[in-house]
Amino acid sequence: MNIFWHRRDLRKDDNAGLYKALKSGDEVQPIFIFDTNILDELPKGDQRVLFIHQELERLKKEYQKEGGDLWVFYGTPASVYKELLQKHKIQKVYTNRDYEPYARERDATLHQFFSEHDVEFIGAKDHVIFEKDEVLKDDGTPYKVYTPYMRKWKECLNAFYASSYPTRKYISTLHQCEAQALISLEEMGFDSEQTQEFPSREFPKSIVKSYHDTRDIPAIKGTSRLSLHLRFGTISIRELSRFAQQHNEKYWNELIWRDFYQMILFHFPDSVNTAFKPEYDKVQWRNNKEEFELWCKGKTGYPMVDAGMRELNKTGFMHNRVRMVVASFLTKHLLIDWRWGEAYFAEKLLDFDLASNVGGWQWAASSGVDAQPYFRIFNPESQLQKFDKDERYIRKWIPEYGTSKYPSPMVEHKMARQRALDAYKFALNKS
DNA sequence: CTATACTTTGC
DNA sequence: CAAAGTATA
Repeated sequence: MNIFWHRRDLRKDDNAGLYKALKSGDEVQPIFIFDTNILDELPKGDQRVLFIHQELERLKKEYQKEGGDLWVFYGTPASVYKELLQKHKIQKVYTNRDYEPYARERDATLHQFFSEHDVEFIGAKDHVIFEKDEVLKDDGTPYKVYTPYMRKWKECLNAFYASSYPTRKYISTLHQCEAQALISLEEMGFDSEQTQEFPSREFPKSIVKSYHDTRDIPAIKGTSRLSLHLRFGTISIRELSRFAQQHNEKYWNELIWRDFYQMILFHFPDSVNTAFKPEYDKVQWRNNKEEFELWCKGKTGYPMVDAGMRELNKTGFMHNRVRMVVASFLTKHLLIDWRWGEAYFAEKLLDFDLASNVGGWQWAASSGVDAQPYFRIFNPESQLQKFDKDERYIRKWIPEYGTSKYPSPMVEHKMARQRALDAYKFALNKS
């Protein structure tokens, strides 16, 4: 028997690794592991665990319809596989590659363990269109600037890379077995109460078609809201890329940013902890805890910032335009280390994806690949004027806006701007 | 080497 | 309209 291991690819259709496993001809048993190494760090009400649980319920039903089942385990991958190998005769373990540092370390350790037990560990590319070294500069090194990467990406694309894997065709290889009960959230110490809404997995055609016009207005539904599904693989990037290519170039380009940041994380895993441009780690962050608290709670006195943070705290989502505004405010106006903001987003965002989160934060802090220049400091007032002129977005999230209960700005823009410029110039040795 | 192009803007 | 600058070809 062979295993297919679902991780961040919680779907059966158009799943590269699953296709590879089923096609090989030997019986395939799909599994998922609730990894305690990850779960132990999460708060008990974490809605992402709830989301995964819901999706596993659905996935189990889909496999059961085919006469099989998804086996779901709870523990460390090492201990789960140790037991699995004792109970069953397993020749191969298939999975889809994950480019995050923790995942790579975990997989490397397992690879070692498997080879000691004569088990083959076989990876597939599923999470992105192009991975690792598939889109490189002519000199063979990875791109660090988006636009030329994007052009090359499009040049490299052909029908094969964009087409779906027909898993249905080989579904008869699925291991037939009795259905097992799914471990409950309570058994794992998590709440089963849903407090946040999960966006639909349907591709919103009309939104994507007008994406270039509406994507920057946080008050309207101008973005696809598919990030959560891309994160957990409940939709296929190949299917979405074809859809995007057909309907909206700007939207398609955003998907290519996603590939870009995944590729950067793969080549530069240290960028999770250190500035991509090392000299930016010399910036003397003020790191004032009280100010950080105000930012977290959405009480900075800058409505665009506060509305964003409150939307995040309440819903686990923030509009991308506003993500840039709050990130710029934290790093530049408050001179608080981008890692603090990155960690807060990691905790709160339903769609949190390490590669994009680190990429976005380093972009805002000007320390990243293809980042905004350090002297570009978003003016939260002009951002409001430009993108929420009628105050629909800020009034939605700040009920006390306009009353005496709403705080006045915690820092004065002009002073904070100059302070940031000085700090960055000093760090970068500019006069 | 040098021309060229450059997500998300500020003032 | 700049460019406090830089990666790319």
